[in-house]
Amino acid sequence: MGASTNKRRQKLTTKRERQILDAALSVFSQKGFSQTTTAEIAQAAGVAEGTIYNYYRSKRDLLLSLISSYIETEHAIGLLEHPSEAGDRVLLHSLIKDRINTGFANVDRLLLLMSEIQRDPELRQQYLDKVGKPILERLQAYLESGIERKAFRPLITAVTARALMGMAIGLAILYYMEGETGPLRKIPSSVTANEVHKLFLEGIQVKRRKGG
Amino acid sequence: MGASTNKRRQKLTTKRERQILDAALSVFSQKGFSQTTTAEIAQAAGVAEGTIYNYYRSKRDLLLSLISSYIETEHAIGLLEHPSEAGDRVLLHSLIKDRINTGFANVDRLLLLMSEIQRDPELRQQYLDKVGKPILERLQAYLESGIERKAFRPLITAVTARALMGMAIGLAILYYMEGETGPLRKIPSSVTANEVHKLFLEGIQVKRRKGG
Amino acid sequence: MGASTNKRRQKLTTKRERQILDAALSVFSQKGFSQTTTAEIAQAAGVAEGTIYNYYRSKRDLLLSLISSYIETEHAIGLLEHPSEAGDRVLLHSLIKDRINTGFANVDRLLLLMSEIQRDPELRQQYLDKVGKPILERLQAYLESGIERKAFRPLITAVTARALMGMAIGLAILYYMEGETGPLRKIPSSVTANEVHKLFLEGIQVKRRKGG
Amino acid sequence: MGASTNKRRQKLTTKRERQILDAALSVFSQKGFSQTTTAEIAQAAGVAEGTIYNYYRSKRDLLLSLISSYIETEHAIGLLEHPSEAGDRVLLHSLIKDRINTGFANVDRLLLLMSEIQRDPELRQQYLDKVGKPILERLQAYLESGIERKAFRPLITAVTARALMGMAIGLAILYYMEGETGPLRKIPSSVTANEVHKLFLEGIQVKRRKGG
DNA sequence: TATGAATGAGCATTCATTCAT
DNA sequence: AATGAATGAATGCTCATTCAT
Repeated sequence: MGASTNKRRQKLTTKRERQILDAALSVFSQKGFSQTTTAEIAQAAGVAEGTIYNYYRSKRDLLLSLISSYIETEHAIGLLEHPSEAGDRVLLHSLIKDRINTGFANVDRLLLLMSEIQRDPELRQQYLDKVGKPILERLQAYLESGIERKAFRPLITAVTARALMGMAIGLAILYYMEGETGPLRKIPSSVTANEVHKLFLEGIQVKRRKGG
Repeated sequence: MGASTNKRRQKLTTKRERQILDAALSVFSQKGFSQTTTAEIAQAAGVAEGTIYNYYRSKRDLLLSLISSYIETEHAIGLLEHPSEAGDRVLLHSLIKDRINTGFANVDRLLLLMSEIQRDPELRQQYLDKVGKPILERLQAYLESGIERKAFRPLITAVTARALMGMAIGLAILYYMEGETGPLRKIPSSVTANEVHKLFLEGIQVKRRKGG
Repeated sequence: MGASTNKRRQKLTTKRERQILDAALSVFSQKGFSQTTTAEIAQAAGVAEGTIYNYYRSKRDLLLSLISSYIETEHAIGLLEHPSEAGDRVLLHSLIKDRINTGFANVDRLLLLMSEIQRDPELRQQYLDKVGKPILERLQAYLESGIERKAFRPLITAVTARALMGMAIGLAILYYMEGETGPLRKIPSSVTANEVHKLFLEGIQVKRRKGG
Repeated sequence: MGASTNKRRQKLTTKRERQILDAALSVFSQKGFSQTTTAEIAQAAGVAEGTIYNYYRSKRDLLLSLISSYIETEHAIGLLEHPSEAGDRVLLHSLIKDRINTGFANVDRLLLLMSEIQRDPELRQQYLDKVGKPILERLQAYLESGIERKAFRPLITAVTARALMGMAIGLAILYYMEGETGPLRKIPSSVTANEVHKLFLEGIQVKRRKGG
């Protein structure tokens, strides 16, 4: 058995793995973790039920793999790590756009995560360490530097950073909750991002000249 | 059997009902709906398993009662219905404070709701009709009147209203996720509400005089 | 407390007993023994569930009382005990009429009995001793005397007696099975009895004179 | 996985199916449907409880399969469909023999059917359509043609047909009720069939020449 | 490696019976 | 005597996991 055979096998194995993972995501998202049966996953993946267990130790293991692979934050973190590249407005705009798009596109996984987080503290910690903290810390740092530069007014960065991230999370949830006919589906997400960006920068109030 | 006996019985059953509901909330919040067994609920309530079924038709019925009782929106809606009573700043401040306090206090139920919403479209619709729509519609109307009065700058009210509500939801989720040591637990919620209020009104940006 | 009070009480108690027994018969007949709940019996009887247990030790006890009280064979046995009173034709006709009428009117109880007989050998024996044997033995004796008198042709009385009784039982079952629109409901039961009587006496074949 | 593997599997599953069905019949017959637990069926079949559900959707499904398989009427119907093949005496004799043998051999299933028929109208209709009606209609038609041919005397065929079928049912029930020591067990069933046949054709009465 | 039949622990729900009032 | 809330054992059915082929 030559090296090429091994490689092909490896490839095949990897393919199967993805096949099962994708199927699992699909059904978990639709029905939730506990409501999904391994039989359903197998059918969606087009494999036998037993085959799943050649790749994943348990149904739960499948979920953990899924959630790990979901954690897609590189873009957001990249933006925050290199704030100098662009002006504040551009940076913030990119960040908001990224979070809103990611949120809308992955709301199924977000809800799935939230369901499971309650019954699994380990999962919560894992998610917090890998996603929550990195983004929040960087965002806070960015806000602080903005305050120092007098670009932003003095504010409690811990709250503001969470308000922004929370807004993205909450918008995604409303996006999901209001269903196919909700306003957030009709309005292009770029428009939503623009609006949120402006809101975050300027607030809703009409500005009055101090001297007015 | 006198009337007093009836009354005593009535009282007793009402007490039992609460006892079971409270126990259910407690265990559902800790372990999630599907992971909770009726045996656990019974034990937590200090009654026999069968007793639960004298008060609630099914485990799911228990969940629905729970979520219905969570839906505490009267204050928020009351505020929005009578906007004239106070200036915009006061009104908005009260609303934000109410939503943040409610969210923080009931984040367990919020997460529970979200878990079950995925596998139960009926539940989603119910929540939307009873909570989501009433508040969002009133909030949009309020924003629109503010724009007409030139108090608020022109904005897409559908997005802004959802951004504000989403912020409350997302903040509650972060409040939960970051656990006992998270910043949102250390900062008094009134301070958080103030900060969010200011953010929402004025944004983060330092205002520059147009003529400056 | 005088004797009259006791009597009234006794009467009341007896009345309650019947009330419950009748209700039990009604629901057992409709749904079968195991499918009937004590709650249903209580409701049908217009008493509380607990009250049943003041009169009957258990649900099963209720069934036994019921079946005992069902056993109504006096008329049939009386007929067979005094065969001399009437000619053979009249006697047989009365017997068949009685069995068919009783069977049609009590088919619910008959089926109930059969259901429970399977799982309760004691019940089977009881029914056999109280109903089956007395009638069959007398019927056989009657047939034998008829054979001796040359009124009936020689026949295996054990089989013939069972064929006749079986016919009554089987007709009642078909009466039930074919429901409201079955032919046995449309034809008056006296006509059915006449027909069966004639069949039993003469058979279906056209008689040919031996000398023909 | 070769074709031979599939075949072997197929064979195995068919065997299992029968295994479970036989076990179910055995315990249902002994204890009645509702009194039988799936655990008991599993134990009697020598499989795990869950295995039952790989072959039958529910306990009730098991019952229906059982009763369907009981419905063995092809022979009886075949006889009635081709009445010309033999003389009336031979045909009737075969029919009676078939019904009596089938009844005696399957009395367990017959009683089971009757128990469940009360609480399951669908079952009643199913049995009526598949067994009751086909046989009764054909039997009536046969009797009518016999009357036309002057082979049988004029009679109400609806009643006579039911009397004959009822006799078979009732005899089976008495066969069961009287237990191991009853006369119907001692007399060979062919003798019983002969006797019933003769009874049905000629009645019990001694024929007297009209001119006598 | 893939399969899918077999497994059996686990669970929601029912219901006969008890007993305090 | 009557009540009906409380009880908890009993049961049909599900489903993650195993393992022989």
